Amino acid sequence: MSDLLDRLRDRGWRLTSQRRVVAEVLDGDHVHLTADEVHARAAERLPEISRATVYNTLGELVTLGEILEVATDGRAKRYDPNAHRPHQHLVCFACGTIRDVHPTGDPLAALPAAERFGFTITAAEVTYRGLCADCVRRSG
Amino acid sequence: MSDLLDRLRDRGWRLTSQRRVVAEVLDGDHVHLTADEVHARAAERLPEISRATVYNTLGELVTLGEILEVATDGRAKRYDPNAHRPHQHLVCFACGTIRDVHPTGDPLAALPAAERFGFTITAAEVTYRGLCADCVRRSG
DNA sequence: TTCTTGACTTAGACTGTGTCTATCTTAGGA
DNA sequence: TCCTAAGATAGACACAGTCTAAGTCAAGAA
Repeated sequence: MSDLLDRLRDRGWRLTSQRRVVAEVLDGDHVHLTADEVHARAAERLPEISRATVYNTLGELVTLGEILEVATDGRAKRYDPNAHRPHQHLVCFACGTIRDVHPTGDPLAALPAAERFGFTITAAEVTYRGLCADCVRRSG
Repeated sequence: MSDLLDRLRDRGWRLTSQRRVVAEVLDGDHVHLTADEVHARAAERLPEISRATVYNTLGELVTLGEILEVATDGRAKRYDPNAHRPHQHLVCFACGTIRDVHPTGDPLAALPAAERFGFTITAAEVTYRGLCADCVRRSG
């Protein structure tokens, strides 16, 4: 993840210990943490870090395109460090687990011009929903 | 919309004036109101209706499959009375306008078995995002 | 028609998530 | 090393939604 820190420094990001631990917490490609989870993990290394700083830093990383904001339910947003490879999400109804998935084709192509109502469309997000194997087993 | 009220009565729904006005507010196929907007419109006809009742009633209608809950951003959920015709949503980045759209094909078919990770998948929601014609004009 | 009862409604407290403000601290250039 | 604007902090605030305890009423029974 030092390449993330390098990229940020190259863009003139002032590197503080708080920003460093937030970036480190988001290291790895298969986590989808809430802001509070990021805060809790960051606080293990830097106990005095504040919630506001975590929110600010996450917001900046989203603006810079280094992480994605994912709102799969009405609850807390989740932050996805896998921003450089296009993907969609698969969410378990029961336990809320999120997996990155890679459908074939471009979902945008499925929307005919007549269904675009003059919009300039730039993104198509797909959320697949179901029960994960563990929750199927558990529920019978 | 009296067919909605009929369907609800058939399912043993106790019909109160509060539930009636909430159902009436949701009449029509192209509204996507927040709970607070539903409450405001319901209160025009029944000023003493409480927020809790609106939330309860919306939740019941969702459970019964009569309306859909739509969470297109991290903000308030919206309620979509167009639950009986499958469709997806097109959302304007700038003004938040939501339109129902009908893409071709089944988005579920685009997800290969190898990308399903043992999930029993039952739904695929697609959110198209872009700028509506009005906001394109305004911004540039 | 009136009575009865449990389902429904209410006000308002409470929770979780996120934002804002005023003040203090500090990274990094001079 | 010093300066200063960018960043961090605590805590108040805002919004969306849930919960609780007490009061009300729709609809079946008599």
